[in-house]
Amino acid sequence: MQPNLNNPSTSAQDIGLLQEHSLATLAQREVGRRIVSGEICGGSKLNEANIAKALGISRGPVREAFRALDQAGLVRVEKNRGVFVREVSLPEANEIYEVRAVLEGLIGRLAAQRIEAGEIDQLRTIIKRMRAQEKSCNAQAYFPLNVEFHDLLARAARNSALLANYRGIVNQLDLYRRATLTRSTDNISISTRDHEAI
Amino acid sequence: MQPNLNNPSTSAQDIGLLQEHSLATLAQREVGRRIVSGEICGGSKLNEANIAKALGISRGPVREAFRALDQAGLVRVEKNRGVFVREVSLPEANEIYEVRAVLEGLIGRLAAQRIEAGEIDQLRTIIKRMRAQEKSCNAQAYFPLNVEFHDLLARAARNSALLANYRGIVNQLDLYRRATLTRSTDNISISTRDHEAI
DNA sequence: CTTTCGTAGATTGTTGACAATCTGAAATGT
DNA sequence: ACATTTCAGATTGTCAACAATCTACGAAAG
Repeated sequence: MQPNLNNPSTSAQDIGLLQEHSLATLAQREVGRRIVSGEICGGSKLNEANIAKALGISRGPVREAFRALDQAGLVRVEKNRGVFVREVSLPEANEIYEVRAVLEGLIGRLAAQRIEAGEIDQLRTIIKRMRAQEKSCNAQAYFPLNVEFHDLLARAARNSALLANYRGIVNQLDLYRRATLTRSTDNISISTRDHEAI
Repeated sequence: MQPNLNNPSTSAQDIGLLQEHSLATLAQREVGRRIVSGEICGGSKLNEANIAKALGISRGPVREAFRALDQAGLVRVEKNRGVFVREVSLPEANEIYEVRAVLEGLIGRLAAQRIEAGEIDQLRTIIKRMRAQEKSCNAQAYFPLNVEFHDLLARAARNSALLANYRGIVNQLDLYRRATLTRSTDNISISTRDHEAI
């Protein structure tokens, strides 16, 4: 596949990315992003050839990406049938919620001990912006802030295994949220409580 | 690669496995098993061609298996360098222990509510065998029993997301244990305490 | 009209070949 | 003797072709 030599926006930085990451990694990121962001909705069949053509690569790296996404719980691979964006039912979502709860408990406990001053400032900044959106009842803008808040807290726990597991769990939960479109805004008080705890 | 047509033990059931699982899945299981069991020690370089030849398949499925094992945290893939069995340092092991602790806490809580009578019998059987090995100071045989005990408990929690995360964490911890060869036997009391809690 | 069967097209599974990159040792120069 | 360069072999990354399997649609039988 010939790269577009006339488009400067797809040359320099893309070459840098390719030197560092394989096509499989790039495909995994891109497809994973589309799934978590909701661009591709749950249950959709992911066609190898279509995705490969869309990304301008061959099927090999796409298949490798699928294996990683399957292990991450974002898709399910059925032999000789294809790969499908995972659907998270309400019972499954509740199971995942239980796991997230204990992970966030550990995050809160560790972050309270290990968080640094600069990170607390960042949290305060996010809280401030959340309060602003809260007043204008802008749930659309509130949600990413909430995610960023919790991810920052998870990083502050200084435990990479915990962070990796937490992010995986959160991604799977997004899968459920995107399906039901019930972005409940009633967890605002919880976020603020987390903030108090520090 | 020609299959061995004269060996009945490698025909019927293997065909059944292939009809259900792809070569990539089989490769993932086999390599994963060898890593967790300690057959391949931490830091080892995994050569695609060698493994493919050893399993009698081509490099494609092996590469797919590597991607899944990387996502599972059992190997790390370095572009243009190769894949290496992940090494878990003591600080990393402590991080993972922290995560396992809260997961086991949740497992204990849920299992206490949801465990069925038959499973309790199975637990008692394992406990009995553990006590026997404990008396003869046979740590070699005690350890698998301990793993089986906890896995059974994890299944009894009736939470597949929790079970999957727990198993992943345990596999990564085995990576550390195999490296240090410090199979501490002082957690016997802990196991029995878990048993009391039900 | 319904069901079953069969075939053509589409899709996935696997492989071998080729390109790109790395590694390590020999060769060269200081 | 030591550092640098060169280069051949080994290894990984990517691709396109082939084989195996599935899917859907239409024909034939009941």
